[in-house]
Amino acid sequence: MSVQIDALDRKILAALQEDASRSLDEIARLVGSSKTPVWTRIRKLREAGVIGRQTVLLDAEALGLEACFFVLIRTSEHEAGWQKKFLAALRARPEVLEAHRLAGEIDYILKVRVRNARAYDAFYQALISEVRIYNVTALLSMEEIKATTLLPLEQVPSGS
Amino acid sequence: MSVQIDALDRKILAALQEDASRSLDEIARLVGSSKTPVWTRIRKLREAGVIGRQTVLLDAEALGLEACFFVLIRTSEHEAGWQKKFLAALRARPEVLEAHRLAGEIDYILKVRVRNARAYDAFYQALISEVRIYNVTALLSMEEIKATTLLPLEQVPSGS
DNA sequence: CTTGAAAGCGATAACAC
DNA sequence: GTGTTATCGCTTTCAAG
Repeated sequence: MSVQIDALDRKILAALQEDASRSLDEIARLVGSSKTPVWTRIRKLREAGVIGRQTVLLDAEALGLEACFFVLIRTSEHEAGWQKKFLAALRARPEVLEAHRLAGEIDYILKVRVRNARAYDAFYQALISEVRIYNVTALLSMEEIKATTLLPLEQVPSGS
Repeated sequence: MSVQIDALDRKILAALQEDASRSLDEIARLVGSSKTPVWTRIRKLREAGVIGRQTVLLDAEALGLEACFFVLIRTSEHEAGWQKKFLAALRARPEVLEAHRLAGEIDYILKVRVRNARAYDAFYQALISEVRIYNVTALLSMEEIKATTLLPLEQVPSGS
């Protein structure tokens, strides 16, 4: 089960995910509280794992990682050994930014960031040489309309 | 292309995206330099937009946002007016974490985070009542195998 | 590039409400 | 539990060697 999150926690989380460089004082002011209680709550949320990694979002395009693919994968193999190997391969490859196991006829979806189409092909060839895959469809992104890490906290149920 | 990124910049970016709460001193030590040059470079990278938002990653499951859908969208409409309205609708909805316009027969892909299947349906109904959509396939994630915001900086070209 | 220094902040404790 | 105040040492930021 989750953790008890009340309205104040939610405000703190919202302030933090919007800008994690804010000082304790600023967050306290924003949420209408003061330093100590805010600090205690942040510590608890961190310990509970609700607050995870603190990071900086980089501009992939500016860094020359100009191609983004969504990869739909079907497999005929469903034994534990194959799956374990497949997951390990995905986790080991840094160009795989997301990987999900799906319900339905498509088994997996990946999001892959690379320099260009050639780099994607190199990734693809390497992957299929490591594990057997039945069917792959690559969807090339033409335009990133939206990309956010901000969770919709308004929709989070309040802990009793 | 945008900015000159050298090996030192890349190390700094790697250190920062891995843990943005690190102090300047620590980063300087990690990358084998000292405070001021590191600080100057970070400032420039920020101004150039290479370094963007500083944030904290929250655990969606722990917050009760337990369902994640990838939504494949086909449309028959391609005029500017329709597209503008569609993009505005996506940007306005906080449960849409990602949206891409694609090449190929599928026109758009969305990543949507909600509490449960019912909340997804509410989102879906609201969306199709706002803009006309030809065909929608929702892929439900059963397991998040990997989800990272860390870009593969090893693969970033130097200079240029 | 390095030193250094002023201002600010994080992390906690003591105490009152 | 929350708010106030005060503390110490570290950090950011920037000027000048």
